[in-house]
Amino acid sequence: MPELPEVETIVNGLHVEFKDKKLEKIELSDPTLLRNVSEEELRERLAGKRLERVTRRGKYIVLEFSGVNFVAIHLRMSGRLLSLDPGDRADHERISFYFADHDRKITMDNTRRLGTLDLLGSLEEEPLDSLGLEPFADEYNWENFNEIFSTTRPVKVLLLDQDRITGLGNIYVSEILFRAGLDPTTPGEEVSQEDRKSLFKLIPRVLTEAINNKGTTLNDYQDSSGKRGNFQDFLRVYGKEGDPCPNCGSEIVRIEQGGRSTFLCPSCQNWDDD
DNA sequence: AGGACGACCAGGACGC
DNA sequence: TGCGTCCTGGTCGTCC
Repeated sequence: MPELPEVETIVNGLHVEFKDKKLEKIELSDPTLLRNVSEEELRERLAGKRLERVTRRGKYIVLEFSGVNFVAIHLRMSGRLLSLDPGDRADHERISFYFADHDRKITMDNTRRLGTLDLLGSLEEEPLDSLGLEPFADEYNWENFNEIFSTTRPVKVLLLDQDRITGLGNIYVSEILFRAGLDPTTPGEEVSQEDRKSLFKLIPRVLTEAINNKGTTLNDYQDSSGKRGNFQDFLRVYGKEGDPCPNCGSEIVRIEQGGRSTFLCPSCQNWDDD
């Protein structure tokens, strides 16, 4: 389940390793991942191009090739973008980029084949253009953050809305709201200034914590195909229905919002069954 | 505009 | 043991 922290880790690693490498060939194992571009056009436009940067926008990984070609990859709920030996093959390989001057390839390994690839001519095109506030960008300031609450929808739902703030997934939103001591069902516009301020601080903090944990997880994963690392310790409420709250010992509850699970402590988060 | 819902996909956790 | 069924994640499309 790559959310922003995993995407960030992937992007940093690939950028360092593949910056300025020249594309030699593309191996497309699963053309269904292409969304806005045909296989033919993808090959044509990227032929011989140099990978100038690997960046991130929300949960999208962006491979910036020379000639203003942006490959935006979304992994959805599984998999990663790996650096592999060209002779290796991932279990669920969907596309690989081989480089002329480098004996490694970038491989999209996407177990549940829900991931997508778009080819863009700028970062101001869909699906990137409509994405909301980036938690680690300069634009992440109090004034902009305060605006995302202008809705009657529950705060849980608005934090998941990538067009308001981008990068948070179902797991982190439960964890963040728990840490903020905030009732997930509160309508956005009714969230107090105080609670908004604590969310403003908590979001980057929790994501950073997760990036640090995920870094470990990722290394473990690549080395040994083991799993999880510190991730389990990081979770306080997510997936813990019926367990005691780590703060107060009350039973953790699972509710449904917008068809997805929310986990919360009724006591710490001042939640009533309404 | 926003909600409800289904679709996509695979695999892990269930029940029998 | 094995097989069927349910559930999970993020996003998009559709219908109301």
